[in-house]
Amino acid sequence: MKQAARNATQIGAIIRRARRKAGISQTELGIRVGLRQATISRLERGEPAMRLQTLLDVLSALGLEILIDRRGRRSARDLEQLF
Amino acid sequence: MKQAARNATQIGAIIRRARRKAGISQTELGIRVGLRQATISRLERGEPAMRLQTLLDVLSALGLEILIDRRGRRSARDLEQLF
DNA sequence: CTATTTTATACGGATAAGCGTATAAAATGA
DNA sequence: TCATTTTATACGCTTATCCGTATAAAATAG
Repeated sequence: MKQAARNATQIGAIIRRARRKAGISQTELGIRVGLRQATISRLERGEPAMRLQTLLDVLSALGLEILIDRRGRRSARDLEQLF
Repeated sequence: MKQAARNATQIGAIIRRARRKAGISQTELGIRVGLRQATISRLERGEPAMRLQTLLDVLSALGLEILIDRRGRRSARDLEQLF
């Protein structure tokens, strides 16, 4: 399911969900990516003061990728997912 | 059309296309977002050493947003777009 | 309730992102 | 071709991201 994110808070929430789904702790994810647990925490809490590379590394470790699309487009299928 | 990006280079290329489509220069985009032309240049060239906030600001100014999805998923509709 | 794990936060230090300013290089146009 | 616009790059400076280390707070498990 594609999840939209216009700010760091939303990005952080998506990452947290994905990590929990993977059943690993911030510390474990940090080890895999080469970042401190504190940095993972900051990312998930939605700090916009974050390096793009850090975000990309974490997404990669979680098997996620970024899609860029025009704002506010929501496909019929995505709408279904809301219910 | 949703465009996938797993690294800063791909993100930069997407932004460049969107900006050109909007018919504005790096300088003009920079003014709208509150960033220098040099910073826009670095972003479009794919510097991963970039603040997440910078990326989000630029995407917003171009009317774009981020979607996060599992890697390598390509919907039937997206596949059609390739041809 | 208590022990353990997980997450949030702190401090000082190193590196670097973005700034203003400036210019070189490249692309566009007349 | 020549002028103009656009894009890439440079230097010094300020700020802040991430580091290691450490601990407090919160959540989970037993």
